[in-house]
Amino acid sequence: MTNTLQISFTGEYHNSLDTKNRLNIPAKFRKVLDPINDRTFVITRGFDQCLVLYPLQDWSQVEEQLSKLSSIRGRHRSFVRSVTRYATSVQYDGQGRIQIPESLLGYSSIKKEVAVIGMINKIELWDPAIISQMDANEEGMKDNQFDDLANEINF
Amino acid sequence: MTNTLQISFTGEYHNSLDTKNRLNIPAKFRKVLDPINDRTFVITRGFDQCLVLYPLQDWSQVEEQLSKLSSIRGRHRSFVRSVTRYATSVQYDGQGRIQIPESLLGYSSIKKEVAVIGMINKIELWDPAIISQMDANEEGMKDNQFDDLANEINF
DNA sequence: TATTATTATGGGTGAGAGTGGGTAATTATC
DNA sequence: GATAATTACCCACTCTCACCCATAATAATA
Repeated sequence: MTNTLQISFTGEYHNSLDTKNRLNIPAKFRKVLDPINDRTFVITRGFDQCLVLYPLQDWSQVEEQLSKLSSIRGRHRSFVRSVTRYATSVQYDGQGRIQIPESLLGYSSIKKEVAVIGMINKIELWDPAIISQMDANEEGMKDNQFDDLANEINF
Repeated sequence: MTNTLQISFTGEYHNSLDTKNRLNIPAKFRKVLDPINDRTFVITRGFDQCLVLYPLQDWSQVEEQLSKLSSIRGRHRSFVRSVTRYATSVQYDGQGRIQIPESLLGYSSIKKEVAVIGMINKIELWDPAIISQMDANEEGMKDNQFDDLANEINF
C-alpha cells in the first residue's frame, strides 16, 4: 500500500477539435488514468446531451448497472440500448488525443470547442453553449437545491 | 518535535498575487499541512463569493462520497458536476506559492490583494473589498444570529 | 546592535501541454 | 489486385507553467 494520495478526474478544460475530429485529453486526466487501461477509454452518449468517457476498466461495471436498469424500467430500455450501441473504445495517441466518431459529435452538438469536465470516475464532453445554458437554468434554484447532498458529504 | 498537539488553519493574512497569478501560502499554514498531502491543495469555489483550499487528503474523502452517488439520477449528476467542475489540484512551489486559475479569480473577484483566512480544516481566499462588505452587513445582527450554533458546540 | 534565518515577492528558463499538419500503414471499395 | 479512404504514428510550433535563482523586508538570535 503506497501512501501517495491520488486525485481522480476533476476540473474543467476547454479544448478544441482539430480538422480530424481529434480531442486532446487534459494531461492531468491522463496522469490519473491507471496504466491498466492501456490509454483507453470507452466513449458513449451520456444521459444528458453530452458524451461520457469511462476508463476501459470501469466500463464493464457500467454495462452491468445499465442492464439492471433496463430490465426494471421498460421506458428506459431504448435509452440504455442507445448507450451501449454507441459505445466505442478509443485509445489516445502519443500526443494524448482521442478521435471522436461523427455520430457522437452529432448527438452532443459538439462542433469545434469542447468543455471537458472531470466527474470523479468519468469524464464528460459538452458543447460549451449547451453547458452554459444548463448553468443558466439551474441558477435560480441553486441556493438550497443541493443542501441535503452537501450535508451528507461533509463539504 | 515533542509537541503532539497540532493547531489547524487559523488567522488571517493579506498577501498579493504577482503578475503570474501566484499566491503565497502563509508559512504557518504550510507548516501545519501534513506531509502526506505532498504540498498539495485542491482549490475550488466556495458557497460564498470566495475560493476554498482543501488539503488533498480531505478532498479525497469528498471524492469518495461523490463517487457513491448514482449517475442515473439527474440531480446527483448535477450536484457532482457543480462540485468537481471548478476543483483543481494545486501544489505549492519551492517558495510556497500556488498558481490560481483565471476562471476562479473571476468568480471570486480577486484581482491583486487577497485575504487568506484559516478555517480550521480549510482555507478561504477573499477579495478584501468583498469580505469587508460582508462584515459590514453582518454587523447589526451579530449578537443573536449565532446563538443557536454556539449552543451546538462547546464554545 | 550586528548577524543570521525566514518570509513574501520578482523574474528567467526549460520542460511539457495543446494544437496543426504530414506520411506510412491499415482498412474499405471497386 | 488496384485504388481510395481512413486511421495511427511522427514531427513541429507556440504558449504556459513548474522549477530555479535572486532580492527586499521582516523576524529571530547572538
